[in-house]
Amino acid sequence: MSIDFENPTPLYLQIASDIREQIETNTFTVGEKIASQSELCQSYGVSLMTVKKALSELVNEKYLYIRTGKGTCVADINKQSNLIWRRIKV
Amino acid sequence: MSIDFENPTPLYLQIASDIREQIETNTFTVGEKIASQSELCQSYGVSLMTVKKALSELVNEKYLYIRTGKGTCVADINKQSNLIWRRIKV
Amino acid sequence: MSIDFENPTPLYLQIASDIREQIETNTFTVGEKIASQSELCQSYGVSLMTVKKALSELVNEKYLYIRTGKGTCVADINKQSNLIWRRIKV
Amino acid sequence: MSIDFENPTPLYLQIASDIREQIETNTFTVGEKIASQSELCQSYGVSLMTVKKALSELVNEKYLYIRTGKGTCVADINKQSNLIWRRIKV
DNA sequence: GTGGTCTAGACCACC
DNA sequence: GTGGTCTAGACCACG
Repeated sequence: MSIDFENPTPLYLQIASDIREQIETNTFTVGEKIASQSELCQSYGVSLMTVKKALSELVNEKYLYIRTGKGTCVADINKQSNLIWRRIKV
Repeated sequence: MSIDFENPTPLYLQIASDIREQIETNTFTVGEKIASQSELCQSYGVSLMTVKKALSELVNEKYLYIRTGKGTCVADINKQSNLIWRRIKV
Repeated sequence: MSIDFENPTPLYLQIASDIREQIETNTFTVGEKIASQSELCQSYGVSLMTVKKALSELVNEKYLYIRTGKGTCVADINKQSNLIWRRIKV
Repeated sequence: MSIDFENPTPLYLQIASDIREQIETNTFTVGEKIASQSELCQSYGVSLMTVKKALSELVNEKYLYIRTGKGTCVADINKQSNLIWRRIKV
């Protein structure tokens, strides 16, 4: 749960990695709602747009899904064609 | 080359559609450099972030490719696996 | 800057009247930005929806115009120009 | 607020000296935001790279600190706290 | 001078 | 109260 402001890697990618790692190490259960975007702003100390860009990455990678007005939840990676997605994308 | 500010469709999607249409109707040639992001801001009357979001859509759809520091160019749609991309994405 | 919760008149109309009166008595100058919607919620002690309905009234009456992402401004009642950029939806 | 193009001293050092002097003579208050990089380009009549090198000097000397997306501010020389959020790269 | 990242807000749509 | 769109800037990295 930490990012390095002196690291030249964009903050949004650091945040995405941080959350991705938490998901992969099963810190969350599938379907669990993670912190809201404004809470993430505060805990990481960045602006809302930066958080949104980070979450957008993880939604593209199928780690998360967002339901407008309700929150952001952890997806079931095993049930997704995540590998195909990444092969095409990368 | 026009968007409707009263249309509830997000501006960035209207702009993406507008540029996509210009590409599909062969207004541009493959590899041609389109207007810079700041020029697009002015011609559409929106902010930079909105233009970036619109271009990002078209890059994902393989209509455009961006070379940092150089500009944004029209991709060759026929040489891409564009249909596969869209089937998975949609 | 006051509304009466015991008055049977809907709160949103009371708020609209209150703001309209401030405009007509020239408390604001033309083009001046008024308080944000969330600030109005707090100062009137009502919900966001109520504030939006009140502002919607004044936009329809051409007392105010809203620019997405920028704020809500006082219109020039005498010059009914086309300053409404986006239809408000309550 | 003046540099001498005929002086053999590099322009970026002249500009750094000029700004440093303004800070030391308390033309600015601690925490005050100075002119943006593009404004400095115009007022000194030099390129962006030159301004960045000048600011980089002053950041290293702890006269200034830069906050990405916000601006460049005057540091408190007496309190060498850890306010540099991102390493500057020229 | 391009595109890339980031800020600190605003208003909008939905639950 | 959530997430979604948008603004008007800032500085950063690259060519």
